[in-house]
Amino acid sequence: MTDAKKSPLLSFQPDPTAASPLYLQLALALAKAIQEGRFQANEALPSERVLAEELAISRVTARKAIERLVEQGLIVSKRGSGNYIAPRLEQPLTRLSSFSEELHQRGFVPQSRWVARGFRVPAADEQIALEPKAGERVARLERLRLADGVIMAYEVSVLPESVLPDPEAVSASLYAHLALSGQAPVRALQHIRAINADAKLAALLEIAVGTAVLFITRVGYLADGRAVELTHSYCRSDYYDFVAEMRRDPA
Amino acid sequence: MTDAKKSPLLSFQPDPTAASPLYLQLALALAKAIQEGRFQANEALPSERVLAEELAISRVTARKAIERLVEQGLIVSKRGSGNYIAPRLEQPLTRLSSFSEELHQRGFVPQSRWVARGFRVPAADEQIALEPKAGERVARLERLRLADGVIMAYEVSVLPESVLPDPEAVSASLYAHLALSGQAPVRALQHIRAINADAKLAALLEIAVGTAVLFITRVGYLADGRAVELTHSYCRSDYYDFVAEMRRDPA
DNA sequence: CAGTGGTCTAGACCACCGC
DNA sequence: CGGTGGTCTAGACCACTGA
Repeated sequence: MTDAKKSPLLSFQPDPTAASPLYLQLALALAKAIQEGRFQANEALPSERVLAEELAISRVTARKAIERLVEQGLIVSKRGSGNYIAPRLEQPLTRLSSFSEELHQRGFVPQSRWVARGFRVPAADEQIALEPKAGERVARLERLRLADGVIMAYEVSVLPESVLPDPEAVSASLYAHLALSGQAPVRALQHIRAINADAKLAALLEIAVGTAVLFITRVGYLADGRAVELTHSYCRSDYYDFVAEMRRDPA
Repeated sequence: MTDAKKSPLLSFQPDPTAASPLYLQLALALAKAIQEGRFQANEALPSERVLAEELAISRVTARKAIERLVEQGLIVSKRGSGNYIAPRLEQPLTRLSSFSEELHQRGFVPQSRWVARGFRVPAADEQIALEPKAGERVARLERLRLADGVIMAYEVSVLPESVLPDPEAVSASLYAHLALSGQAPVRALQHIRAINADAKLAALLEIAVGTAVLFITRVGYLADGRAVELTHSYCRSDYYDFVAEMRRDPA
């Protein structure tokens, strides 16, 4: 052999037979290595050409993996210089994730307390958002959301009957349930406002009447653009803290 | 000539000498055509191979333009079938944009009323967020934000002196001013909470004490990961409505 | 000036869709 | 079965960075 394999950092072996594309395999392997702290912050990655040669893949493919991580903010590209591990910043919780997933990731124990669920005729705003078929009913889920036993939010979710034919089957996570039938939203638009809790809401959240509460309206969309979910959340702001990451459109 | 140029929809001519890359030129041209409604919703675009041949560019380049628009939600790709114009949904105002830009896009006239500006020694949270050089002061901007003459928010922005050496030079838009020196944030993390207005805030915003107000803390980052801006916004929620778009991480 | 990332090309194979 | 998007390759040129 000409020289020892000196791949110092990546135990990654491309597997062309695997189900997932090469660039995803590589992106995942790199992300894992970064998350595990196997690179120093601000350290330069092996150059794209080196990476490609060591892994016996084309540079285009290596680049595509890196591009992905740049988008995710794990890597910063510096033209003419190199690709660098991005300095750590707060975990971007931006990605669309459900209440349960989110809290779980932060180490809390999520819990739901059902207030009501069933079907009903869609209200005006639900008609507009969800565009159900004529005469179709909507499933309605009302829940209190707890973290480590503390009430954090009151949520009302509304979905077309065709999307959620059996509301009683939903356990902890609505998104997990929807994923079973391949109907979990991949994108959501959220409108966020602040409101004063009225008597009913205050009682549900166990706070004083008039307390400022985050009021979030979310419409969830499938990849093909259909709206599948309209959710109103009322969040106790003393515990809950909505985090959004935004990027500037380079155009 | 073999057959008439039947490029039916795109008046786009690739210009290899232009400053911007081909795929961006194409993405922009396509986006414009879509925005102008020159394609029907759910209509299929010309196939990638056709597009490439008609425009005399490689398929990879055409793909890259389309990929961009898919990310932006303008196009939906269906494997084995075609690329389709995405059904319209609300304009994603998600992209990082300044207060002035945002309102301007929505047709309002933005306006600022200065409350105070100058330098001072950074407070503890400002130290943590901005990591200024030892002993460096920070510029502090306090403004009331108006839209069509109505007070919408009270904002306090803090930036390292090295980033904003002359606070008095900022006119309407802080981001526009920062862009002049190439220091406008490309990414920001925002924490959003709801609070009850205290006496001072109520007076500034001209609302009743105790009214629920959106309290947004934003840290703006440059491409290289340095934090350049810490802004606290207090927004009247009866007028202001924060919109966030989220995507599910496919991984 | 050597090395880097950014762009672009021509050509290939695959899995999938719809006729 | 032909056409489509999804992936991958090898090779090329450019503008930029940094010593």
